[in-house]
Amino acid sequence: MDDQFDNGKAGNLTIKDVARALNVSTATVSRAISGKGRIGEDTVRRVKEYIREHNYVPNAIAQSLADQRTYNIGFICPSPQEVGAQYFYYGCMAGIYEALTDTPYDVLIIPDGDRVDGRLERALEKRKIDGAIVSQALVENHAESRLREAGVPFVVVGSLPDKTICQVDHDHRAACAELTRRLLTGGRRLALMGGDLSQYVTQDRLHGFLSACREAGVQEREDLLYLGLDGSEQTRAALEKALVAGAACLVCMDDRICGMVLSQLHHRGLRIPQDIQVASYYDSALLESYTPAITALRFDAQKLGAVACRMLLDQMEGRKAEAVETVGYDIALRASTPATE
Amino acid sequence: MDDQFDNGKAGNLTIKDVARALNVSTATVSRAISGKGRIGEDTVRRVKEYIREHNYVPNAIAQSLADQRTYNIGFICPSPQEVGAQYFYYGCMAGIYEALTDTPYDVLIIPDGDRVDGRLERALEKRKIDGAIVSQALVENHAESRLREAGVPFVVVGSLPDKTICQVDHDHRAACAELTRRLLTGGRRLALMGGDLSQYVTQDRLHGFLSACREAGVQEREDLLYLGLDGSEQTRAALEKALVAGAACLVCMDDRICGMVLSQLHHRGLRIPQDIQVASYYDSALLESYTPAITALRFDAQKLGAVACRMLLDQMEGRKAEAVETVGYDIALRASTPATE
DNA sequence: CTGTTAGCGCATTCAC
DNA sequence: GTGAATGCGCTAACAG
Repeated sequence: MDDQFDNGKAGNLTIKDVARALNVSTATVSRAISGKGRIGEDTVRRVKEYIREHNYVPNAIAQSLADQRTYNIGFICPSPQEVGAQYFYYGCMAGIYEALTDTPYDVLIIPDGDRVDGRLERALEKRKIDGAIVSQALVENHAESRLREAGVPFVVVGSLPDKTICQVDHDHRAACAELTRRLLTGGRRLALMGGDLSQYVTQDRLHGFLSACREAGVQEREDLLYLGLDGSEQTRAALEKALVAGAACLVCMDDRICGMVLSQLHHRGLRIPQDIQVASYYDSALLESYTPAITALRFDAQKLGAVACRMLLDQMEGRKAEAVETVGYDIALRASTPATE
Repeated sequence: MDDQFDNGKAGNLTIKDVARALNVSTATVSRAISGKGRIGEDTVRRVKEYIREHNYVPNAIAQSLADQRTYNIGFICPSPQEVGAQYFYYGCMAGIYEALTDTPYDVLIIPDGDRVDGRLERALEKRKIDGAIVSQALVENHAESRLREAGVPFVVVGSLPDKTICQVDHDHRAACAELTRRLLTGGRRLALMGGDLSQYVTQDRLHGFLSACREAGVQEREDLLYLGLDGSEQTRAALEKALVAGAACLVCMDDRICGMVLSQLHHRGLRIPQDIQVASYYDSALLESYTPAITALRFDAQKLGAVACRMLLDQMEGRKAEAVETVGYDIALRASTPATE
């Protein structure tokens, strides 16, 4: 009789069934589970035991309705069609889940880009998320303001000028400056091959590069600075000018640019590092296994995701948290830039 | 007075507010929105107009509770720490979202792997998803049985022996056979460098390879078949034996294996394609931009995701659907395997 | 310490 | 064609 509602399939039990079977009220069961409110130890034991044996699982939707939370956090990422750095975002996700272990939260993917209908807006209106992680710091990004308007806590992976917004990032500026400093030894002439200006990180990298140059007493020259390169034709043209200007080492702002540069160099029959050196401000499997391996800055997407998520959880639970966190980097000096002297 | 509940912030309106303002019942509003049940055209117009102007958005959680659906579908993917093919899964996701356009569904990420606590189980128990897409067909995979037990509709990306399970895949067997056939022209001796045996796809690829060999009257030789290679040491050893056995072309089962093979070849000072040819059963940015570019099979992850998602939607809406779908492939013949004769 | 009673916001029988 | 009542499963305020 007690078991008439226990059909063995998990999830078909309701709190009512449990209450009836135990001859207590649903409120008591609820309290036993949550631990909130005063309740007898013995009752708790009985309830918990029954629950375990009959594997009752509280219905998440009903819980959500009652306490107005979904236990979902949104992962706002660029629409995958529009991007090349899949491993970065996937790595971020890995970090998020690492931080979410033993937590009741799940992750809802929210693509945000031009080709996407207002996914974020919809998720916000329908309150499908309790918090969010924005995985890309764009100069033109409305995600942050939308989230702020909606009153949904969030943290950004990347650096924003507005330091009141919760954010995690590597110190790209310092990292790029440091790598640049090393490349500069021996008075080597550097050319910078730059990428997408719609991302803040590009500006940080540029600043890092320039500060190292200034520090070394190297003057900026227009014919050694190429920004906003888009597509292989622009890259080819920039490369040509850089060579004419006598560049001895090509510094690429990210692995995509670097890939294009490498293919152009090969096309021209230039050997690395004998004829020209190459380095990148962003590593990837491609650069690592290229022959010769390309010197690059190594960042840890997973770490970034994990830290961001922890910050978000702190924020959501009302704990105090730092607004800005920084995660370390590594410089991988490889065959494309042999040490001088 | 009518507007006393409209505070301008989206989402704070309930169906009750709308009903009161319009002097109708909540049931009427509900019907006007859903279109279900009989209702006057004029009423519908009035309600819709009010809703639009005051941007009322039905609360998703309450809807879920009432009709027992979450409007979330689960994307079950390998734990990102454990995998190298991020672009594949990210591409899948892109396809899924493509198929989800103008649909009320969102995607919940569910990592499934050794290091992951039972995310899938939890999501199932708590009924956080209405359906699922399993993005990896493993030999040892319990996701399918869990989903089946839970009665949650799902489709698998990949090929499973059990053809009653809804699945989408490329015809890896035919693709590998076709590429192999081409490589075999001129009586070239092939060695197969194989990967992870825990995935069904590896077996399909093997069958494709073998059938092409048989067709060409080439006998299988143990010293030309290397399966389950794990790590660079095993790869090195296999490569050595293959060279001794006189292999003229190394056929790699996926891009990861291929990457290791390439690096070993470089290490040995062997030139491609002059000294030895190389091809891969799975393409990647790495192989495409390698110098020389590596011949490989091209598959379309996004397409796969989109088709899988459409199949899932059909299933969830009770529409009839094929149990097994196949998506086309391309053969990219590149510099690593110049045409013979 | 525990039971009763209301909601949470919406969908859906039923009557009218 | 529309309204009132009821339920989805759970939590929380209020009694006892």
